[in-house]
Amino acid sequence: MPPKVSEEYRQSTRDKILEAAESVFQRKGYHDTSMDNVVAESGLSKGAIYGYFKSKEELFENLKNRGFEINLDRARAILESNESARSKLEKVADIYFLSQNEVSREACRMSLQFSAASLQMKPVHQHLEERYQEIHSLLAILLKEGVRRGEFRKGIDVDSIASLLIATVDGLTLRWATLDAEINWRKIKDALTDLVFDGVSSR
Amino acid sequence: MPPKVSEEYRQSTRDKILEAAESVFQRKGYHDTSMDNVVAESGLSKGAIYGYFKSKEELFENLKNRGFEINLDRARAILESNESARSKLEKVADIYFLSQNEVSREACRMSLQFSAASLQMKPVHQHLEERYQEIHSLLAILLKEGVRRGEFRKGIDVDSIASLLIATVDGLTLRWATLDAEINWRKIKDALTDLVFDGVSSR
Amino acid sequence: MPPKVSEEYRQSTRDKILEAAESVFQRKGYHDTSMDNVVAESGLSKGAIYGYFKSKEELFENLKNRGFEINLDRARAILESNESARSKLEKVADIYFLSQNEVSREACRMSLQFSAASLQMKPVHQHLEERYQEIHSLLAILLKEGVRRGEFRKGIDVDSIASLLIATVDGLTLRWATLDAEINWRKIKDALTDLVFDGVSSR
Amino acid sequence: MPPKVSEEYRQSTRDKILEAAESVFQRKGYHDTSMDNVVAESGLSKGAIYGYFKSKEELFENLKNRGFEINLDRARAILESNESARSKLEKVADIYFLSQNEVSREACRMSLQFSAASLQMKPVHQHLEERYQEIHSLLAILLKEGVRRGEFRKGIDVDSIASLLIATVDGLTLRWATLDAEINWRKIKDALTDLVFDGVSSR
DNA sequence: GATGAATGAGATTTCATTCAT
DNA sequence: TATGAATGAAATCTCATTCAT
Repeated sequence: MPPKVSEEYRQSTRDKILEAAESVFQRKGYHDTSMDNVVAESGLSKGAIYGYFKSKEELFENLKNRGFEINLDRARAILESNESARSKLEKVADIYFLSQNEVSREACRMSLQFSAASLQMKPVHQHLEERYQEIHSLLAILLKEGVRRGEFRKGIDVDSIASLLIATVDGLTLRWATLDAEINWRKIKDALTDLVFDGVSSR
Repeated sequence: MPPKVSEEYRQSTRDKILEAAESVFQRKGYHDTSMDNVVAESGLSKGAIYGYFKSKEELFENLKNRGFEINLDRARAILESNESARSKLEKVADIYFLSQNEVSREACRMSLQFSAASLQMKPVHQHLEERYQEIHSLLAILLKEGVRRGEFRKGIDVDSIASLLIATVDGLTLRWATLDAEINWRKIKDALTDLVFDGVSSR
Repeated sequence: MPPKVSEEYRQSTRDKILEAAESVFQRKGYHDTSMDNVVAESGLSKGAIYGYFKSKEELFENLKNRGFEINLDRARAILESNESARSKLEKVADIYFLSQNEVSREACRMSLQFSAASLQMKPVHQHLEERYQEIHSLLAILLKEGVRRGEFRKGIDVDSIASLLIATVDGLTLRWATLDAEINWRKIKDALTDLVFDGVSSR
Repeated sequence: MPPKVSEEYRQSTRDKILEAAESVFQRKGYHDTSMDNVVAESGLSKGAIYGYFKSKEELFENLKNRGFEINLDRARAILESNESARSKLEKVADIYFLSQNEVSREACRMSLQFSAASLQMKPVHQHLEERYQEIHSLLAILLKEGVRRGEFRKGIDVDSIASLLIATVDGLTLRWATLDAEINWRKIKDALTDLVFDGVSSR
């Protein structure tokens, strides 16, 4: 007879561990973080943590990639709305750049951790791959719609542009994670939409 | 077997170590590579390697970031040439995307290693920072020149666009390093130049 | 097997390690003793030992210098007693030479280890220095008292004699530690007191 | 046909190595000195050094114990002279304390190195043992002579006193080697002779 | 002989994981 | 179930010694 409250309690302990882990992994990186660090940060015991996650790797895999993780549900909602393709694209950009907690450097560091880890950790790799495909197809649909509606030029390479847009965001994440400079997200978003819609060429 | 021409010989041994190290670091990542791995790959002894590099970290720092490391000298030469800004920008893009060994996945993995390591290793961080600044200023100069000549629109945010272009390339590197897909560099380069010059909007 | 009374248990494990360490350090010396030796002697694991002492050096520093370590408390008690200076001095000598475990060769070896190590290890050096000062001042007080009471000659150089007495004991320790001969501590103590009180000269 | 000058040359090279070795061993201790250190200090090559001494240990064993190493020849000469026992004893003490280069701290450090090493290195042990016996018998002879002549008291324990005198000098060496204080050798020698001849007791 | 690059056994230390209590 | 002491494989690095040139 498993206790009633147990489930709820387990969930909250699990969350506590994940939060602690995320915090140290961000600060010190996956490899330079020891389970003792996680223990210290969480305030729990070693045995407790191993009761929830059977290895350091599994603990890591269960962290959320909050880096530039777009809220896909919101993005899909926008896609299905009744606006111009341009407006939709801008709104999706808004979600990326400005929503959530305004993109913390720590979250971006976590993204970088995931990318680096993905080379050795299958499940992380797969998660990244799936994420990528979803966002790519979403953007491709949006771009195609714009072309069909006559908002966007006929000649554009929709798939490549989707790839490029994702790459740009990933690159900004990387920069924000690793380098010293501050990023003015609003300004960079404006520059990006301006560039994407109209290019640099004078007519 | 110490040879007559000491200096030359040492350099070649040093290079052998660096090559071996690069190869394993790319394959397994910095942390999952042990010095024994480097020893095995290089065919030398542990002592020999420590005779050239006083720690695993120092060995790593001495590897070249060949990822998307633009050949800055060639880029500067283009900048000083007598062509249109558009043509110059395209040529710089060519250097990035198509030159060298056509951008190997391994080289991109190394770039990712450097980015991840930069969070904990000062000298790597600094190297990245410097690289970034150089490329950024180079691109900014090129864009400004285009605006002055009337080739590019007056309203563009030169600094932000330079940042975005770098981010795009970094993001492609990251994707190439981590994910499964192949990248058609020529196609993606064409899509990028098309996008950058003319945007997606129909007139 | 962590027990209920954690503190007590930890202390006993700690002591077990210290005993094992002392035993091998005495036998083989600090440098010729490897942590594996300590591991083997203690019956514990490597990790366990490092859980108690964070380095070989720290482990060494925590060993007690039982060599000729006078029991200062007992010596002070004697100093405050109500006897002749001569009697006090003899009793202090008794503590040195005859008390404790009758001065084991091993303990003297440990003393030598400490002296040798003190050249490179600050904390050991400092411990030695402090010990020396305490004993020196104790002896100087005793000698001065003897002079004041008229038991000892007025002309004696109290500080130098204190230094000489300590040196004699240290030298005996050294000899006992390094050379083959047995030492008859009672005989040597008698000779020392005889010498110190009356000198060799015939009247 | 071995070259003529060779022998002389070999000797001077050998001396250069020994000097260099002594210098670093004094500074850093036997164990913390690497052969590379000796190489650097001597200005010779590794191969050269191994050409003269077949191991680090052998090199060490060939160093001279200049610590408090009495000049036995001079001591013996004094013994055979035609003076009072007291005068002879004082002169022997002079040799110990005041001759040579006034007893350098470095030489005493070397003595300590030898004592510590003697626990593990047979030849060093044996050398120390022999030295000890020689000095001991020399002092015993001197003391006995004093007794026979009526200069010294009949009841004294000659052997023990010889041991004590050596111990005192060894202890001073140890102290000078390890601790911070300066030693006024003349003063300490005066105190020692005063103590030894007349003791502390007032009549 | 002289050189110093190379060797490789062995030292110290770390840390993910287990398991007796 | 929770604890945290204990484990021990594996990592990094050192350094006395050798030996091809």
